Amino acid sequence: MTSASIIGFAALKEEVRQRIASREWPPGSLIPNEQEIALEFGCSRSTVNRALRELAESGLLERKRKAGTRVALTPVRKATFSISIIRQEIERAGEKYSYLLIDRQHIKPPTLIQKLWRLGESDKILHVKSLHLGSSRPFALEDRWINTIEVPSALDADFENDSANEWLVKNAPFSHGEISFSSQNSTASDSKYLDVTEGSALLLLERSTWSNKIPITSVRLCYRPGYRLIATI
Amino acid sequence: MTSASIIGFAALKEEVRQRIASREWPPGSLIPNEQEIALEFGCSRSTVNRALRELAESGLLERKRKAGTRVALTPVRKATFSISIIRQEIERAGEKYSYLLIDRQHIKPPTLIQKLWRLGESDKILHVKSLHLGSSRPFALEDRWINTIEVPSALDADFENDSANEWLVKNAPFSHGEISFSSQNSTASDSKYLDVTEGSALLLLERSTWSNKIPITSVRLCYRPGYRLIATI
DNA sequence: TAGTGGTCTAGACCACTTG
DNA sequence: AAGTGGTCTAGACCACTAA
Repeated sequence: MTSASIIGFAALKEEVRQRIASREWPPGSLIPNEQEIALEFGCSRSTVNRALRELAESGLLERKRKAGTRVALTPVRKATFSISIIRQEIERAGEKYSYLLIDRQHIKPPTLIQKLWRLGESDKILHVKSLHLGSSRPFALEDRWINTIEVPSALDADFENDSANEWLVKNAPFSHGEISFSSQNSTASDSKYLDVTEGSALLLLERSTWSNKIPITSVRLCYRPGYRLIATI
Repeated sequence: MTSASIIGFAALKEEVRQRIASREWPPGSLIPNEQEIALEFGCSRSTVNRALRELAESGLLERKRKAGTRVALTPVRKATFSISIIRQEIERAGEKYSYLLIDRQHIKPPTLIQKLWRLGESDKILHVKSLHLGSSRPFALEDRWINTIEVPSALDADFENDSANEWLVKNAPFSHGEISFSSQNSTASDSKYLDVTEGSALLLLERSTWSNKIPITSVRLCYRPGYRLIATI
């Protein structure tokens, strides 16, 4: 056993990752229990627990009480990526952010949203359409519904200068959300705003967010061709 | 102060999320320190630490020693999604998985990969092209390079029955990776295999993985139109 | 029923950062 | 210099589950 005597949970995670990568602990195998690992590395069980727990959360290990800890046989790995305000994303890329409000209406939503959000049949909510630009080039087209039944103060915002994206982040923090990625050929309307050929492949991001189970907003973002979203494993 | 007296780290996380959502702790504000929260909820500082640490990891809080813990002003939220073997993904959707090997060659890679992986100029590696199908309908087109300098045993696999995807998961576990999403119009070749109109918008997923800083494989997956990848916040 | 991980505690020391 | 979070420890009890 090669084992450092002084070790923290982070170093231990790295060591476990290496043992798995080197196949010293091959996929599907049972690894020593927390107590034994703690003994080997001269640290406490809490430290081992944190290291193994985090590796399990990322999908590399599978843990069961009594059965012990196994290297995942067919790992369902988890990848994470950051969602920031679009302005920040553009500015981080070193470009100048600008923003254009295309449309803002207080109207009845499509049936899908009406049912999903359990709105009354005559309830009107806010629909906002806008364009985000980086160095004056179209970056992403935003189409958003805001649940003004739950966030009535959004009706007071005109979204002329600050995007709905930004307003919501600051005024209606959400607790949970769901994002879906897909792709779609650019429609005539998309093409006009994004300044691309009709039919271009666009990356489509649809996001719904809730605050304590109350729906807040649902947004559809069409990114300009060439945009890449990066995630790490 | 409304506070439960018996509480675990998970309940505490939920409580903090609610206080943020309800704007009792608005964006940018300083929240009480760990000791104070522990006192309020009648638990130990360790428990508070775990709750707040995890919320900070997910981007909702910002923590600094001495400065304390703040509700993120412009939260850079983190979303996570699972990456499983394509076979599993198809089977979970209740479809029958099948697989077609299109091409397998031991050749010199493109310059980009040669440099990125620091290969010799005459090094040959493995290139595998294949199609994943769900209930006999094309699901995703896979184009993969495998670093056989580091994983020579891949040369012994013929990938006729088991996909390279699956073989690698079981034989060359990776420790880190990067994924990028983009979209692309279907080429003539893509269209042939995926059975779609040329020019259709395809979701493109490119993934590179490493095992202890050693590049293992780089894959480009083109999903059939209509495919959605879901992530949660 | 016994073994394993999951959580919690009380306390400690340290690292970092702001004033 | 002092206050805060970051980590670690030794120990405890509990929850789950395979045998």
